[in-house]
Amino acid sequence: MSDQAERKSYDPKTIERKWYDFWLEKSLFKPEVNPSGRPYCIVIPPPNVTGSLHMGHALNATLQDVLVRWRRMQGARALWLPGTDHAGIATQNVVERELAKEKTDRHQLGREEFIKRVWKWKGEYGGRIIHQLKVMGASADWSRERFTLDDGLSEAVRTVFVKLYEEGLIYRSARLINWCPRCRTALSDLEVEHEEEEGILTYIKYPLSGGKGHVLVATTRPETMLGDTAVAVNPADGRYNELIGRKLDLPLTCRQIPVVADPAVEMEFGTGAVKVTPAHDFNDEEIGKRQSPPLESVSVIGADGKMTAQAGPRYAGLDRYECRKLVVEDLKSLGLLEKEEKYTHSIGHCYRCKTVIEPLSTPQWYVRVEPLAREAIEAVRQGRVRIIPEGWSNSYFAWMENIKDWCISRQIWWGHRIPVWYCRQCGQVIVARVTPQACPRCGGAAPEQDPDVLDTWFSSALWPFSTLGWPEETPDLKSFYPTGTLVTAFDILFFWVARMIMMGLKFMGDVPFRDVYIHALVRDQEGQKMSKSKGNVVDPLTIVDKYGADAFRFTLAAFAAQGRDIKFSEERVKGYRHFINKLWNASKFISMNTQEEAAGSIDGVSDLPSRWILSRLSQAAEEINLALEEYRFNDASNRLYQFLWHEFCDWYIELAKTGLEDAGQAKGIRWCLLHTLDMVLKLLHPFMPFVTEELWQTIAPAGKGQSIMTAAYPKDLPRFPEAEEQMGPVIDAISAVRNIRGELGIRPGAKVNVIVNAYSGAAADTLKRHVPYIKRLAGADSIIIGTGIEDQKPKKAAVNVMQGLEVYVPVAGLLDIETELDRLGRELGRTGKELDFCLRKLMDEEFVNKAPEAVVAKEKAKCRELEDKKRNLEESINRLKSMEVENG
RNA sequence: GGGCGGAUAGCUCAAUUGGGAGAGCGCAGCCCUUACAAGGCUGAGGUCACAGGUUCGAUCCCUGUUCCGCCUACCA
Repeated sequence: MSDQAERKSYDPKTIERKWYDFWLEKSLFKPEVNPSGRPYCIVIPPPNVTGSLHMGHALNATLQDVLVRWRRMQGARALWLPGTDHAGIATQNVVERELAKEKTDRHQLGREEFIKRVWKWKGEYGGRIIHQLKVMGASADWSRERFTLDDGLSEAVRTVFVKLYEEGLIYRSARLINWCPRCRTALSDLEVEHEEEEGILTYIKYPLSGGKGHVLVATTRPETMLGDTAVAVNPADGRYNELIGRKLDLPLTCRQIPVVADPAVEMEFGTGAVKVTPAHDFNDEEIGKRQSPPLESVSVIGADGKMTAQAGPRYAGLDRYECRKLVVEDLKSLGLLEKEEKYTHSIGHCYRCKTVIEPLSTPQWYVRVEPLAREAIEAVRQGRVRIIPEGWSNSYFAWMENIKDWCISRQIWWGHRIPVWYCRQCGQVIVARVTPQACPRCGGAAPEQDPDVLDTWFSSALWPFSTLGWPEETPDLKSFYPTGTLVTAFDILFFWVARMIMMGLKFMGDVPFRDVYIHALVRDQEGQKMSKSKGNVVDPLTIVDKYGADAFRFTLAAFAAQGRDIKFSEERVKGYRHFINKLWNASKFISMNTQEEAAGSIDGVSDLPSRWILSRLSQAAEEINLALEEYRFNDASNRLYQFLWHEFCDWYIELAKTGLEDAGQAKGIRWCLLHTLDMVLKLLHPFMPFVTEELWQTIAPAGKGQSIMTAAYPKDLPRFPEAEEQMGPVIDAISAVRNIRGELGIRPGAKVNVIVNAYSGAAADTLKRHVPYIKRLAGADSIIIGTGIEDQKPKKAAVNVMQGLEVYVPVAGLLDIETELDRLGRELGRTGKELDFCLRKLMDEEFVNKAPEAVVAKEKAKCRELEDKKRNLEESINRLKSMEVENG
């Protein structure tokens, strides 16, 4: 029928590219394939243009694709909206590094040329991650791809900035901010990573002016002492009471500084006296402000991380760390160094380049987020946005309730330029969406634009509506906002998710998405975070290359249990590739056996196994749909695995081989094989799009549409409870014989005779009607079936007791009595133990009185069963023993 | 310092509202049975981290302890 039949096994490379191109060509990723469906939208968390696909992206993209393919198949007008983020600092860094190689820098190039250069870079390399997402099978609508610096999105940014400014929610202020001396820009609080590091606590003597004695202070940053403007003590601290108001000689300078009181000083820490450097420490800035008059601020470290002129001629121009050494040496030689202690404390680093942050005082733009946060908290409280797993809402609330103003200006060139201009003549500040040609106040020409750009996250915060066309009232915006699900990792919950909720509520009047699904972080096999520096990074594309995108995707989905990190293991991918191979071969078998038999319907199905598998399929489909509904990706994939392999392949296909020999049933069975495969492929498709398309195209009944992508996702399939019930004894009988064979080591080729004593007439009837199946699957020659036929138990027989039946296998000649006695003995031991436990429970009056009736009844039934089983086993053992004696 | 999560088979992990724990891989035995050795059949393997408490009954609920992650915080 197809070339598939000739291919021995599944080879992803030959099919993946082909089908992706096919989907693109047919425009199947567009929501318009279901024009009348209910809208469902996912906006991608835009990866950095500089980025290349890592495990986190792979997981993130897989889950989004599973959702969007599933919804699309359900008939939704599903849109997965892709795009990238201009990643201001990161991208600028990349291009600056290139320039450095060319022995030049951005300042020599000039702003305009530099920006051109970055665009050029973006054009050449920026699309890499998009390409990689395609390799993963992402069914995003690329015709709608967006970039945060697109015209439309820039328009959104300006609109938002101006509106917030006009409402007083954006303001400019000069105060301490986190400064990265390497990136030469301000950072928001979130962009600072704190890490515990071992440092040194240096104790320095500050002599009292014009008198004897000194105050001892401790610091981890001795170089900042050059900018000290006070020493603070707790007003309640008896040791220092008298000193408050006195002056100290600040060593290494010719300045005098006062001793001041501030309640924030911990008496227990260090010496209880703290040096105060308002220009370089957030706490100290606060202390300085609380004094009246406020303390002076002396900046001794510059934007480049080097000491300024104010540090004094000896230190000016030195790097802050060189200066630290020199200051310590100088203090030592002056005898003002008391001691140095090892000290572990947490230090802030730039999240982009890991350089130690320096708090510096510079004018920056801020968003006053508290009013925005209030509504965003409400939205989650009321469930208008659901965070899944729910546990993360606690973190969300904690952060939002203590939120601080957001520093949004960055001193770099690559990004959205702040829409603020300053008149060179009158100093008027102009905040506008459109570049002003003249000063509206004095008419002065060409006001100068603020040199800074906005934090990249400022534009990302608008992503769910700016990508849909806002501020234009586009049809997309109308249909797809609010979007359905946001899929992301927790590490950008604050950076991005919270801010989108705030901005969405503010500018769209509604939440940006209904559900936020927070997935795990992908770690290495030892549970370590993957990082380049640790060298434990697993490249997703290498995995795709080795095992195929389908196996990789399925692995990620199967790993994606809620609330737990993923320890990635290549072994698992291998396992799931075997799974796909199983599917491949099952399909091959079915196509070989069904030929042109596409026609037919469920009405032609009369045999029990077919009705059974259809019912099982129905149940699996329901569970899979429910799991996806609740974002339990691992449950959905495990269920698929279980059904396809252990129910469909292990049982149904094996049973069908016998069924097909019966001409009266063959047609129905062929239909059922094809139909079930068709359904399984559809159920699997969101997880493994490529191989399912390949198989569906070659095997599924013709004329059912152009692609599995747009086929209906299985749902509400018929159930046959009686078929499931009747299959029980058949499966049990086969298993019972197999168990005996396996345990006694009867060779697979050797046929056995089987006697089945069923406990009910119905079971016996069913079994009688399925003798050929049992013969084949159990490797039996002859079968005797009946009820109450214990007396037919042969002398030399192996016995197996199941729930509704018992099985005897005469093994004269085959049987080693010792082996069988051993097996029965072990079985008896297990049964006895279980029975004891059960009986003890039932003898406990309190249990019988207090436990629910159903539980007690269940326990009683179990007891009876176990008693039967035990008696049976004992009989068998006794008989074998007597035989042993006879023989012996 | 505060908060969150985890500890279950040799390994990686499940268990939807408390009634004696499952899967995959690995392991052992037997098989090239004509879709599949990337396979089939069978089997072994667990004091559900530790100690208390609630309950007729606890892997599950409560308290405490230990060990590991992570988030967060202005102790110089």
